[in-house]
Amino acid sequence: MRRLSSKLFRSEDTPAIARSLLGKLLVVPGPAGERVSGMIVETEAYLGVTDRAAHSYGGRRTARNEITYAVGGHVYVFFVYGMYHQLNIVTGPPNHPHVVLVRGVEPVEGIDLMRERRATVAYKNLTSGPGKLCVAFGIDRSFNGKKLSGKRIWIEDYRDISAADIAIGPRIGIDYAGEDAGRPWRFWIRGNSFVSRPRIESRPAKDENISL
DNA sequence: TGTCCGATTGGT
DNA sequence: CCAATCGGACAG
Repeated sequence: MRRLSSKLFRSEDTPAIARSLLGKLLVVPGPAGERVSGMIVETEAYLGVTDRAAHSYGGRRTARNEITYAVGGHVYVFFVYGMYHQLNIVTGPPNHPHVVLVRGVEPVEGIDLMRERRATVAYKNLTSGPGKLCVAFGIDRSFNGKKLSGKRIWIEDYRDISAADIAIGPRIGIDYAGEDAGRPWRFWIRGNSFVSRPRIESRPAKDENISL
């Protein structure tokens, strides 16, 4: 298994990075050093200071989102709703606070441990959402600021996903973002059951300026 | 220090 | 549809 080149995360084209992460393998070793992994099936791009849905909108820079201003390849983990963590990958050059949110993963290795961590939920619910997958992988705020080139968390090549199998649509849970709420910056593998909300139909990317 | 609210989830 | 649950952002 080969880790992704850290170069990939330094691109300024965050939607393209979000799309390219589909089919890649997220690896977070368990307590005994064993492999715990899953194939990324759903991502969202957050485009920094101009994106009303982003934590860095308008140049906001706080203790919480400080790491998003670092060079691409770092991990940004934040806590919401009093109980859930969210896993993000920082992208772009320094002072370019774009990120990719990992919203869905298909379990590959360490499934027994994921089951323990997620208690009694059905297999299909193990990792089909940004909060769920953080529980299954044991991701909390101690991961904030870690590098994907380190030992606690990384991403490997795994499967190639053809363009025909990729769906694109507006992001989830950001209705407060005004015009930016409708931007097609959510990407998922069509038909995969670990996508958090498969019901939302995809639409052509042609109406928006994203490279695919 | 006080208030408001969230890039969600699971149960009604 | 709605409660859970608490840290972060920001106003005062």
